[in-house]
Order: sequence, then structure tokens, then C-alpha cells
Amino acid sequence: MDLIYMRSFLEVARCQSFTKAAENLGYVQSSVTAQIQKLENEYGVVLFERYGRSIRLTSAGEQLHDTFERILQIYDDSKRLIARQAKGNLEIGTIESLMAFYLPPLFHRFLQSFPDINLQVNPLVEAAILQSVRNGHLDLGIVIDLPITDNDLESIIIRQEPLVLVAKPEHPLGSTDRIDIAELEGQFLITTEQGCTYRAAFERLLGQHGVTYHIHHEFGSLEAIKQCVSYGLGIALVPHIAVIRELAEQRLVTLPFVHPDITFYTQIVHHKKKWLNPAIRHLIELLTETDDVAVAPGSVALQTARYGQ
Amino acid sequence: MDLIYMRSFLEVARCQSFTKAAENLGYVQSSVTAQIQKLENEYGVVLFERYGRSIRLTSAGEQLHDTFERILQIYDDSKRLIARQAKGNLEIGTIESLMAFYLPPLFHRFLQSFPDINLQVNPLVEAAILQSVRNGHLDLGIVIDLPITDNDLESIIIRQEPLVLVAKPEHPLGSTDRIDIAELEGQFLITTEQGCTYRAAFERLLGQHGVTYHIHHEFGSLEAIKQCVSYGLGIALVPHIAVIRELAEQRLVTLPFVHPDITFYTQIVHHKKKWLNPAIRHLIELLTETDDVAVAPGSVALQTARYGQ
DNA sequence: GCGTTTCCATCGAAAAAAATGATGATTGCC
DNA sequence: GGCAATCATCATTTTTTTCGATGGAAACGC
Repeated sequence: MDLIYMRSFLEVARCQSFTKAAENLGYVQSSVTAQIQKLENEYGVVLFERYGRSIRLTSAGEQLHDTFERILQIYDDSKRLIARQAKGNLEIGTIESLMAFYLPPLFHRFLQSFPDINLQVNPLVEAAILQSVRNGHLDLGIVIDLPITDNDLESIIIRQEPLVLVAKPEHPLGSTDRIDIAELEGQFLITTEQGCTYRAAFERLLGQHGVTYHIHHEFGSLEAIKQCVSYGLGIALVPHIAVIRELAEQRLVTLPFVHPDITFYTQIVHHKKKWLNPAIRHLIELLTETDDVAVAPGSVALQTARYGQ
Repeated sequence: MDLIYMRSFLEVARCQSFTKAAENLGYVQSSVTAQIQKLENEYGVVLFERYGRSIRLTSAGEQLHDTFERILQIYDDSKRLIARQAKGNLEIGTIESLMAFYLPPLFHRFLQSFPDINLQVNPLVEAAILQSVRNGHLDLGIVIDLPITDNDLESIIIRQEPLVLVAKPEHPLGSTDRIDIAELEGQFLITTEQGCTYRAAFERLLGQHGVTYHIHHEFGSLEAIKQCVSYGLGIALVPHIAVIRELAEQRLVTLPFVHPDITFYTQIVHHKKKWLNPAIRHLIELLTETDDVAVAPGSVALQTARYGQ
């Protein structure tokens, strides 16, 4: 009897749905069916009454719901208890935008579970991150990129990362409904540094459509870019999370530009051969569980990211 | 994380030995090693300090020992709780000797876990048992036989069943050290009925060695056989368990006769296709767990008899 | 009412995990 | 120093799990 069956059971009960539970857990629906059937066999009872559309716990199911919660509680507690005693270093690399707007609360939560782990976070450009992960200098990398496929590297997609084109509030393109690529002709771009994948993709896209543009500045610092944009020195392509506050305060506006080629993903990268100790696994779990993954190309994310138990 | 790992862990801790734990659990030693290693990986700690010969729990191991006990306790309780609510019939067949001397306490324990199961036990001769199990009239058969191999039937060996040749206390052969088959020449045998496998094997053995003998009576009843033997009407081959009391009270003595061809096993037989509901599984567990299995041909017994979890 | 969609179950194939048996290394024992 | 016992490791086989595709049944929308 595997503990994951119990977790699946609880999730099915919570969602009142095999399908939803499967999605949340990163399984295919038939797998969840199979898992529940295992439980049902093991106990020799039916756990869910399957009506046409909806399901309901049987009385045995309710009794066991309780049991499973208790068991998993104890188990999870024991994991935490042991984890708290873990010592060591955990070195990760990530890009500035994630470092600044996404990761801090997660790191905070991580350190609550692993107070004695020395977590070192290096802000780097993506190429450096991938290289350091590959040669083992970093335990983990967190980047924004197209889905990474690599012989040495394993990538776990966390979520699609919306990128937005921002401009100062009075920008002429801001009032249109939808911007065609051609309309970007002649614009001044404030860009992140060379080597930034989404900058590269954006420039490539413009180039393919014969759109000419001016690079205004190349900044490593997002803060600087936002400042320049808000002063009207140009427009910039940045992760949505990086400008949420500025948008809310109307110091910046998004330009209604979308294009499938600029569909990027926040992803965790680690060496395929690397043994993931509980600290690393926990961090990955934190990263993956936070966001509902509504990702385009299959639910690669959660399926790859099932650790533990 | 599978609950069986926790059980293995506890057993290893209890036995202070991987090897012994493996034997008790019906695993091979390397499997237990692998299971403990899984736990160790999962928690990222070493659970046992391996000294040269002996092992000892680490501090993390001790903490988890507690945890696992609690989890398994809850789990087992939940199994029992659900089991108590099980209703239905469970029809088994067995031979008289087992029915009289071995099974009653087990049935008693079984009914404590499954009070609402209607357990019906039919005393039959072995051939009838096998046939009824084959055609589905019986859920389970418990017999004494050579290891059964059958296309339709699954056999689970519980233990080797010592058979002894008994005689009245003053019997002349009783004083010898070791009886050769030839010495049985001319003896009067009190036998169980036709169709009894160990009787058949015994007679075959005598026949092969050209030993002539007299059948004195054919009884279905062990009680009658024992009476006849104690009155000196002949000798009899019976399961040791059936005459323990008589031997203790010195109303009978065993004759020092052993022969490899009369190595019999108490075994559970069920149809291969049959789905074993929790009640049946529990009964099988009770039957298998009671005895330390010190069985000659591999540990078929426990290996076949691992149900649940 | 009738197609459509939404669910869960089933099935075969592929992938992953577990168990085994043989072997090796280490330690303690005589 | 050889022997026996014990746990680890490895390759292989067996079993289990997962996936993906399909099917059927019930609700939904028009």
C-alpha cells in the first residue's frame, strides 16, 4: 500500500472528481482510477459511489478519509522533522527577474523547513546558469526559457511565464486593441542584456518580420529598464510578474502584443545524473506546487516533478 | 513510499539484522537492503549504522521507528475497522487432522476480525477438497500433501508437517534407535481412509521396498485410530500435532522412523483465478504467520503468501 | 430530441520499480 | 589464517505502475 494512493484518494475526495485530481496530481486520469481501485481492492470496499457525472464518498470511504489524513499527517510531519536536522549547502542560480519577484517568498518557506541548510542564490545570466548546472557548480538553476531539452540536463517546467511589452502610460500604441508586429517598426527597445533568451526570441521575431528597431540601452537591471520605460525612452519586453506593481500604479502600461513564439516557461534545471537530496526535492516541490500549471504542451511540468513518497 | 518498507524497517530494527528480517518477512536479504535504502534516500538520512557484524539504529532511525509504528498501527486498525463490517460467506474445506488440532484457534482469531463473515468449514478428504476448490464450491482448502503444482490451483505452503509413526508404549520397535523400512515387515497398520495422501505415500514406500504389511482398519476418525494404536492393534502414521497430547501422557510413543519421501506440507489451496477478498486474505495471513516456516524447498511458503499492502 | 461534451472505466503497450540470485567485501570467530 | 556470517552491489527477471487511446454512460446545450 503506497502512501501516494492515499494522497490521490484525498485529492479525489477533495475535488469530487477523478479527472481534476489527476490533473492536480500530475497523473493521467486512468492512473488515478487505477490507484483508487487498488485502495478499494485492498480494503475490499467501494470507496466512491460513481453517479453519472458526480461521485460521492461511501461510508467506508469517509472512514478511510480520516485514516488517510492522519497517516499522511504523521508521515509529512516526520519528513519535516528529519528535514529540520539537515545540514549542508544548496547552491542555485537564477536570473534577476525571478530573483527579484518570484523566488524570495519561496526561499523563505524553504528555509523554514530546512533552517540549517545554507542556501546560496547566485544571480546569473541564463547561459552561465546552464553551464554551471551542467558542470556541477550549481545544484539547481531556475530560468525562463523555451522548454529545455538537453542530454545532460533535466528540466522541470513550473509554469508558463507571461511576458508583456510595457511602455509609458501615454504611449501611442497603448490605446490600440491589438498590435501587429509591423507596428513595432522603428520603436526604441530597452532591453535586458545579451544572452537573455526572451530578448533574443523577441529580436529574432522582429528580424523575421523585417521590422527594424533601435536598441536603446542594454541593462542587466530590471529596475533600470522599468525606469527608462516609464520615462518614455522606449518599450521593453519583460516578465509580467516583474511589472505588476508598476502596472497597478499605472506607471507603466502593457501593449496588447502577443505572439506564440514568445511563449516562455519558468523552469527548474538540474543535472540528469544528480542525486536530489531531500532539501533539493523540497525546494522543487515548493516551486512546482505553488502555481496551478496551465501549460500548453502537455502537463510536462507536474509529471516530471513528482518526487518523494 | 510504501508501507511495506516501514514494516521491513521495523522488523530489521527488531531483529537487529537484515538477514533475519528478510527471512521473517519472506524476502531475500538484498530486497530488504534495497527497501531500507529507499527509506534512507527518501528521508536523506542513514537509518542504521552498519558495524561489521551488528547494526544499530541511528538517532534519525529511532525517531522514525516511532513514526512508522504509529502509521502502521493506524493503517492496521483501519484495515480491521473496515474488515469488521465485512459480510458474506467463506467456505473452506479441510481434512480431519487439521480440523481437530490445528485450525480451531485460528478460526477463532479470524472471527474476531471478521465477526460478520459466515465461516463454514467442511471436513473432507483431500481429493474432494481439491475438486471443490477447482470447481469453485470451496473458497479455500487446507490440506496436508506434497507440494501441489496444478494448472488451476495455487498452493501456499504453510509449513512442513511432521508425520510420526506411533505405537503403544510397550511396542518392541519403540526401543530401537532408528527403524529401517525393512523392520516394518509384517506390521499391522491402522490407517486413515483411502485417499489420504500421506497414507498413500507410506504404503507406496513400503511397497517399493518390498515390505509386506497388514491393514488393520481404515478409519476416518483420528480418535479411533489413536485408540486402536494405544490398545496395541497396530501402528499408525499420523501428523505429529494430532498426537502431541497422547505422547505427552505416554499413551503413545513415536517410532524412530524417518524417510524423505514422507515429507509433507500443510498448505492452503485456492483457485488461481479467484479474487481473494480481504476476509480470505486475512485468513491466509493468519495461517501463514503463525508458524515459523522452516521448510526444505526454498521459502516458497512466505514468498507466495505475501498479500496486502 | 439529438448531437456534444464530460466523466470514469478498460485495455494494451511502455516504462518504472521491485524482487531475486549470484557475487563481493568486510568483520568477527575459532 | 581460514571460515562463517553479514550486508552491499549488480545484472536479470518479474511485477507493478503509468500512459495513451478508446468506449460507454450520463448530463448538457441548443
